[in-house]
Amino acid sequence: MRLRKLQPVPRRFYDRDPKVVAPQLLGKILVRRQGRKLLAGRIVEVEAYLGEDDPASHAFRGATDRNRVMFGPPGFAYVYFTYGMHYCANVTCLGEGTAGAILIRALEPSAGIEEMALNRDLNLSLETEHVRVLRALTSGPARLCEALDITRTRDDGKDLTSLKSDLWIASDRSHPGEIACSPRVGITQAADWPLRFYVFGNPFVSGPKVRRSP
DNA sequence: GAGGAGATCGTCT
DNA sequence: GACGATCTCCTCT
Repeated sequence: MRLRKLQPVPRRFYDRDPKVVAPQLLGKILVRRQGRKLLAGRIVEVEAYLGEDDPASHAFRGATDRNRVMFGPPGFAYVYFTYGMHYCANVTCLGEGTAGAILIRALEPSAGIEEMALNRDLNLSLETEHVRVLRALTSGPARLCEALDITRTRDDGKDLTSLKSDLWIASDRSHPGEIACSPRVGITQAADWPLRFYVFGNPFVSGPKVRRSP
């Protein structure tokens, strides 16, 4: 995969309401530079979190040490640790002082697949298991973080709009496909808000495939 | 294929 | 002290 094809999405793209940005993020490429290798995947599933107006958002009760990045400028990584063992990655939206973020829930791997499998401690070489393992690489917010070796200590607050970062989101001209939306996964507050967006029919999407128009 | 339980610890009350 | 924007493994159908 060539670097010149992986130009970052500009910061102004993220300086809008997360529920507007979220569906437009589908089809873009999340890129990790790992040593001399590029690990990349097409974003096929996201969830919008609306900040202080959203009971399900980490920002609902105001700024803390953990969620500080959400209140900063748009286009930065908000990475948090959850369930005692997993990391999840968001990109911040809206300007300084206004919280908003989009959780990246699933990728379709496109480059550095062997490195991702190593990071996940999965074996892609067994032919009978290949499809199952490939689908398990990045279909889930914690899985994709493990595959791209995204952690809070290394990546929280990282600029996702710069090639100087070793983690960024690149634009892609190809059409993502048909977009569907549904309630968000795994939350108890505002559990019926339709803020999960995904590429309909894509096999790398995690969780329930409920059909609903965006 | 679906559903349930356990793992495990940072964060906030 | 309770809970969580999850994942994996196991059991049951």
